[in-house]
Amino acid sequence: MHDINLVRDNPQAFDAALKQRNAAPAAAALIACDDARKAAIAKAQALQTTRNETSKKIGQAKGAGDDATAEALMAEVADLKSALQAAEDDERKLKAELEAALSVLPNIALPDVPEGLDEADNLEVRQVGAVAGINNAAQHFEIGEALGQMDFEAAAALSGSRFVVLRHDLARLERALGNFMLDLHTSEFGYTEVNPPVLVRDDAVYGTGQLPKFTEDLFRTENGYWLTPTAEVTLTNLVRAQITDAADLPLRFTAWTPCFRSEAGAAGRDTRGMIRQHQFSKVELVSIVEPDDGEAELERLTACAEEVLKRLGLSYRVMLLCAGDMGFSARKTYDLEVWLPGQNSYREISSCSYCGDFQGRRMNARFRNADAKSTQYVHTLNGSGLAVGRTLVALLENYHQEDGSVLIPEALHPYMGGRTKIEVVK
RNA sequence: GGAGAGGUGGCCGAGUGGUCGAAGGCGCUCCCCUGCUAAGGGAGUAUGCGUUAAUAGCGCAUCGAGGGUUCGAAUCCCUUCCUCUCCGCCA
Repeated sequence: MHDINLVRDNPQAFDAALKQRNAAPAAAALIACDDARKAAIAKAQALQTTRNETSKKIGQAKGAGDDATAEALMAEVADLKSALQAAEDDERKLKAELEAALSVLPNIALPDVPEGLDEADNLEVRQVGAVAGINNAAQHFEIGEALGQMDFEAAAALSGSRFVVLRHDLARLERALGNFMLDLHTSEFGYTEVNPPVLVRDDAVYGTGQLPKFTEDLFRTENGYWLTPTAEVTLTNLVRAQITDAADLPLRFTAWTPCFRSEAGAAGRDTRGMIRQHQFSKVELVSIVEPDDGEAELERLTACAEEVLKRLGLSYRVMLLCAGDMGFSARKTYDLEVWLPGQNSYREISSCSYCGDFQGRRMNARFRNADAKSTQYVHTLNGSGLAVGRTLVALLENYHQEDGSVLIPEALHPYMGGRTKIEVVK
């Protein structure tokens, strides 16, 4: 959510920033709506002043037992009522209109974010690890099915397409990955482990920006809960509608949760395998910081996610997303793309974003500085650390052996009961 | 799921239609007194919005949230969220 005052301060710059995000100009309409709103406020307040003064006098007259004066005053304000009602309705309506208009506008990019339309314009920041050219490399689902531990048919029978059943060591590998990532982030990077709900109300999903614009991407229960598409929703909303003490910042949360996405716009894409599922698990990182610390925190958070890849010995590159390719709430985003030999390409495995006060304003999440009297909106960041399902995919494709087995990277050995490889199950 | 109670300022806690943004206490800040790691006295101590050069002044709103009744609501009505108690059910 944008601050309407910033729009008023510099409408041209605002529209230019929107254009970068592939959004139409909106400043003029927003300002017109805000002008009307302010006029309605002024009108309503003037009427309220009159009403309050008169009511006070009525109270005094009644207290003094002067009923005649009280009656006269009451007659005086009688017709004020409908005018006030109308002015208040007007104000409410215009406020709702303004909020509705603001709530569907994407966040604007930081100055160092490259311009561009889509992923073709993203900028490679760095590449880590060697990219092995493997001839006829197998895809993860071929490997998993050959291992006898990845079952898409069973999942389809239970739930339909875009689900998977893992068994044996692959099931355990998923659990190992979640535990390994949580342990890393909590013990080495200072994140607080959280176990949040995966069913939430409108407010929470609105706070992080998935609502009201992206309902079609979400699953909803019959009684109105939303299934969280990412723990970003719950972890970020932990500070909603609160004033946090500046001394408590930064707050850093991590959680390993299932994530649910309808993938409405992805028909036909990644239909095979575990790359794109309706349900997948992910370890999420969220930071709540003061404004001045936001950009540095993005580097830190990204580094935390990268460390997972490094410890697993996976090759990857870091992409700085162009303005047109970023998510709705982001001001700047790094995508981590892991090398997948089976696909002979890099695939996104983490997305780390700095959102500025965009979510803070939507959530009404503020902090108070010890020396400053007023409050400010907190700045928020989130990133995957990492998407567990896709990490499992990467391990299969990168550690696949000629005999069909899959080596387990050393960092995971303790989590796999000392096992060093996954072999075919008969 | 059934029955009941309740949500007031940083905290505790008064207040059931009229000078209530809200008594009192605690905490905190500043000042005075005291000269010793105490006590006492005084003042102050919410947030948002509008107006504005202004975090000056003035105004409006806010007693969980949103509506409503009324000239006037923390106080009455409706809706909703949350907390607690008892019963039922249950991992």
